[in-house]
Amino acid sequence: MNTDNSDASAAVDAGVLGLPRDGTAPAPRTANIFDVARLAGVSHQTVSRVVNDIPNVRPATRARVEDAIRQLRYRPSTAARALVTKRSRTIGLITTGRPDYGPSSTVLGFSDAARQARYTVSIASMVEATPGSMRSSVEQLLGQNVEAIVLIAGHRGALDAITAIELGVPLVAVESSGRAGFHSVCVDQFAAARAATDYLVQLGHRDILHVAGPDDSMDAAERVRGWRASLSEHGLVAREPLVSDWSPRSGYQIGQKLLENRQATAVFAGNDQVALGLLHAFTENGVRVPQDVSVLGFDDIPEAEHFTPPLTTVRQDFEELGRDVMATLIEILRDDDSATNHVRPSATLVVRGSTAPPHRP
Amino acid sequence: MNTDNSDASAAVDAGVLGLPRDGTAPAPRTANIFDVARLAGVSHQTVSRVVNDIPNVRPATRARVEDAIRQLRYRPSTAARALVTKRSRTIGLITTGRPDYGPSSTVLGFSDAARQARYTVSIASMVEATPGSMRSSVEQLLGQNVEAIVLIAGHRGALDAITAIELGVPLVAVESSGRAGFHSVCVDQFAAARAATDYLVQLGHRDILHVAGPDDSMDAAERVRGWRASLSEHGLVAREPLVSDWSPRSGYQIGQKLLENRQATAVFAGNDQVALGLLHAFTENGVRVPQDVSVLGFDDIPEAEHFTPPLTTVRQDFEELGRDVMATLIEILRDDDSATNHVRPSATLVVRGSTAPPHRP
DNA sequence: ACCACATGTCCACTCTTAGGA
DNA sequence: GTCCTAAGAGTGGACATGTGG
Repeated sequence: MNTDNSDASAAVDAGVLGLPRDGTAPAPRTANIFDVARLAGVSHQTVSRVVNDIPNVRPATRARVEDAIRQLRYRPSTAARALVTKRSRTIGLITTGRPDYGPSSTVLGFSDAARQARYTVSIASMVEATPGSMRSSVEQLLGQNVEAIVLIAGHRGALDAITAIELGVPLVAVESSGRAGFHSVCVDQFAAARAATDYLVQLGHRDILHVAGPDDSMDAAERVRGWRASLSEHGLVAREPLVSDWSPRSGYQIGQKLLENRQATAVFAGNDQVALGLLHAFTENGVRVPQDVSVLGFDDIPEAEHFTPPLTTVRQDFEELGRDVMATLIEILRDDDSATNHVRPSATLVVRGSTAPPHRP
Repeated sequence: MNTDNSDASAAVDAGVLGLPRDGTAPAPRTANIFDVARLAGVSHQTVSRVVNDIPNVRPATRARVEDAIRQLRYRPSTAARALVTKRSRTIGLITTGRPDYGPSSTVLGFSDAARQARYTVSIASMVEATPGSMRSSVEQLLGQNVEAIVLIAGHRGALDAITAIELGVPLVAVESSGRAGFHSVCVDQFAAARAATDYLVQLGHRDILHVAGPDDSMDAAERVRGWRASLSEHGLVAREPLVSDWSPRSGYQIGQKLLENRQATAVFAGNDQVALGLLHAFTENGVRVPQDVSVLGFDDIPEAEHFTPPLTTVRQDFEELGRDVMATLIEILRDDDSATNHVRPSATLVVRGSTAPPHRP
């Protein structure tokens, strides 16, 4: 043990470091790099080397330093480090809207991946994405010296608001509009919607309605495109899609309207919640699913499997999407490429009991 | 305008501040407090006063400084400020488990309130709360000098893991165990479960089953207590509760088991997802809800209103809970009281179609 | 003594330079 | 060349302590 040694130099350095020489107890502060250096009997530079895994430190010295670190419970100050290196190892995450299953899962996947990459995630959530709230959130994040900003936002308003702001750091948006000027990651909504519609056509349906998401949703627009593409490929006509707000309630209301004028044999709902509302309206009024009408959803929320009847839907792997955002970000931070669009093909159709061949009267 | 004045002093000070005197363009760095001071023709101290809203600054001077701030797009460095003040204005948020509606909404309410209070939120999410992952998350947050840690975790394991760690900062847990030693905020699960059960008894039910959440869930335990309390108050016997994992799937499986041995006239499910699984199992097998059996849920997720039949359930205001966490935190950070338990009474029964008086055969 | 400012020290770290063993 | 010490500049602020009116 070299405790004597360290203690001796500690006594010598006390004055040098500005600690009181008299008998008053020093204020209980957390250890800094100099304290560790003193205890280990090395210079603060060597401690820095050990902490930052820089070579040219003898194993024995390294061990002594690590020991001192443990004894003093030393933890490098991220503030000081960020101040001098200009890198915070922090990423700003902005979410808008209410916490639906999809975005929440994406956040989970992302923040987990960020933690594994030793990045810190700073969140700024808002229900309404006004230009004002977006700007204040961005300001707050930039004030933290975030190295990048991730936006998880389904609607165009949020994207417009943030692209109007000069960020100075890379932006990665989880969105499917295909707009240029920033990095984006998404699941291929178009292909998934087309495949889902193809499936209904294959079952024999010829009149397939679509209940879309809100007008400002980019995913909704892509799903409409996919639905139209499938229909026109098969020579079928697309009736004007009905517009929901993604909620079960609006699905229910639209379902009630559909009952007045029944022609379609299948309804492709923009998401599972809307599908649930449709099921409610239909079963409540004696319209049997799938015998009288097929219903198809989108997302595969955990509840979908237990709807009455269990819902045929399109599954997206949201957590993987979140992890993919982090992977993209690591690449970007390594060498800032020009904007890239990562379109992931990871949606799959899950067939359950809400779809069947149309009943021929 | 005093632009000339400022420009003049800027030219003079350039060398003093270490900027290159020759023709080379200075590296494009973000403005600091000295740049602002130079442009405004004041000392950095005055800028600091303006930024921090400290009095003793003439309105004219203040205006000049604010102008310079705008021109240079100056934003105080949180890192530097944190370094000297030892306060980061950052709160660490730990979530465990998958993103259910409840916790996600609580996070939303919390982070929104934090933003309004000008606090930054740093998240660390994990699916599995092992002692190891909890420790690494805590370490990461403490490394950021968070001023407090908020834990949103339903199960005891997460609470055990974090209480085993010496944090050095206040901990606020969203949990209902009533354990001491830290601050906690929760909705009164016991009272809500008792009231829900009371309602079933009032409808005339005498044999009321309970499908509980997992054993390590503290909310689940409280709900079981409330259910038992109501039954014993009314002189009814409580059969051993069945245990779910909160998922629709386990609700479905338990529902199938219940079909084998039908005695109860009502089932109080631990949450809405489990209730959905029960509904699925029952309707699939021709057991009508609520004619043959009543089903009651907990949480009031947005989907519950559109289940078949619409679910009677207990609504919790999760967002308000999150805001309450932040309010508690502000108090704690002002003057660190001893541990407090805030039990909020904000759950309400929402009666829909899944409950009815028992059918007398 | 008060106002309106300026000056200088310190925070905890990284990185650089110079040099010794 | 390797492993380290010693000393100091620089990072962007806050705070205590000036100073002149």
